[in-house]
Amino acid sequence: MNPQEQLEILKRRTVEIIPEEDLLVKLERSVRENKPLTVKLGCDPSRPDLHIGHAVVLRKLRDFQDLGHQAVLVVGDFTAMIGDPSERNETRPQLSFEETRENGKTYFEQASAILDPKKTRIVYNSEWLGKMSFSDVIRLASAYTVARMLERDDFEKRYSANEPIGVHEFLYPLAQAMDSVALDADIELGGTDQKFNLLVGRDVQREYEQEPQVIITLPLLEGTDGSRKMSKSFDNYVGLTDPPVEMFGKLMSIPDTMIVKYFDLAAFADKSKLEEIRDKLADSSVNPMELKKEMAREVIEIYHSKKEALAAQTEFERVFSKKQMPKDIPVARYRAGSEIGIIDILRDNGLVESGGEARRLIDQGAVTVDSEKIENCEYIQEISRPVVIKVGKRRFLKVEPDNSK
RNA sequence: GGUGGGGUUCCCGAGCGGUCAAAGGGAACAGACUGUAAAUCUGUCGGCUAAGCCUUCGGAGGUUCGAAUCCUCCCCCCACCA
Repeated sequence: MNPQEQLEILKRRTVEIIPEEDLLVKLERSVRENKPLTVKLGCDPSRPDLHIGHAVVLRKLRDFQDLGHQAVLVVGDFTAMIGDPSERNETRPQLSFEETRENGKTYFEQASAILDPKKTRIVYNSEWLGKMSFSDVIRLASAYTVARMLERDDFEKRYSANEPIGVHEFLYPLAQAMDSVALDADIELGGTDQKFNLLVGRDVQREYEQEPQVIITLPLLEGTDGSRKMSKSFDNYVGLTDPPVEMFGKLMSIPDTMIVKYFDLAAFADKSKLEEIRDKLADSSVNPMELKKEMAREVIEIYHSKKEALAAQTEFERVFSKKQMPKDIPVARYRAGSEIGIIDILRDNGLVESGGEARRLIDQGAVTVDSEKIENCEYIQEISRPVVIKVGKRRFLKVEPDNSK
């Protein structure tokens, strides 16, 4: 494909390409010399759980693969093995060598839902970072100044808010930049929050007399709360490996204002489709719920199948619209004829975290046994026939008598 | 090295001898309503065998009838000065 056409595809769904002219230059040279570009994406092996927010950048990497370029996943095992010496930051646990390989593999498997695994190269940055001597590190560190480091948005914020910044944190962007040097990367991808780190890569490559990489930033997808960026620690994520029914529910819980964005960044709808959705949202006769269901189906189809997407919708409608029982509910067995307090049943089976929570929920009228509301915390359930206990709208448990106990 | 300001419940943040399991906001959960696990409104939001009791306000001691609040030592963070 000619360079200009490639550029058009690559520009889609990006926030910035810096510098765009250089990308065209690189593409032209690639075509002329019949040599694929090296496209780099870093991944954090301490958090191998990918969600649909990660899919945005993976999808862009896939675009490169489809155009014949070389995708490289860089597993940041080096820093993960060192951990964060400050001990305060629990998000960077110290990993063993085996764990980093294991997580790297998991990462790769999950990413394969989007990437072409056969065309993906996977490398570990301890390979070159681990060989650097202290004087190498000093040379690298001298490529940058503190003032420039403080330009990074979060450093700047923390600095002016009198929050601590460890010196080693300044080394992370430099280490990431070193990855680009080691790979002689042509292009590096990342979310908009990575812009600073990606730019450091350009400067450091120049320092090591390489042609600077072009950086491409991609939009961040807000989580299901619609405001904060999707992240496991905010519990607002849709995991790439979540089962279809769970995906459907989570996708339905996004605020209506996020519908178009999810069609774009989660379902990867094309431009004409997005226009259509915008029109429908403006039309008061269209229920946004229906659009959301369509979006949810399309997202699930990417990671599962059309059939499973439809089944997930049916299940969702059964439980939430028609308020019927879900298909699969966990079962707890108790000895036939025994009598168990409701609070014990809820707690024993993990429907609540404490007796106090159970009492509160009962007081709020959130607990039912076979659709009968439980009013009394001292309620005793006689185990004589199967019953279904429900807490709120989403927690179910079937209690059955067990004659063998 | 010196001086000053800080470390509070999941997060942010008030409290500064009893009325404090600790204001307010966020998150979360529940209820109502609805067009949906949207929005909005209301409620709940440390644990217990729930009357009452137990654990919690950086850590360890101490003063006091009584401490998140006062004192001592220690750990950690920030600023300014050097």
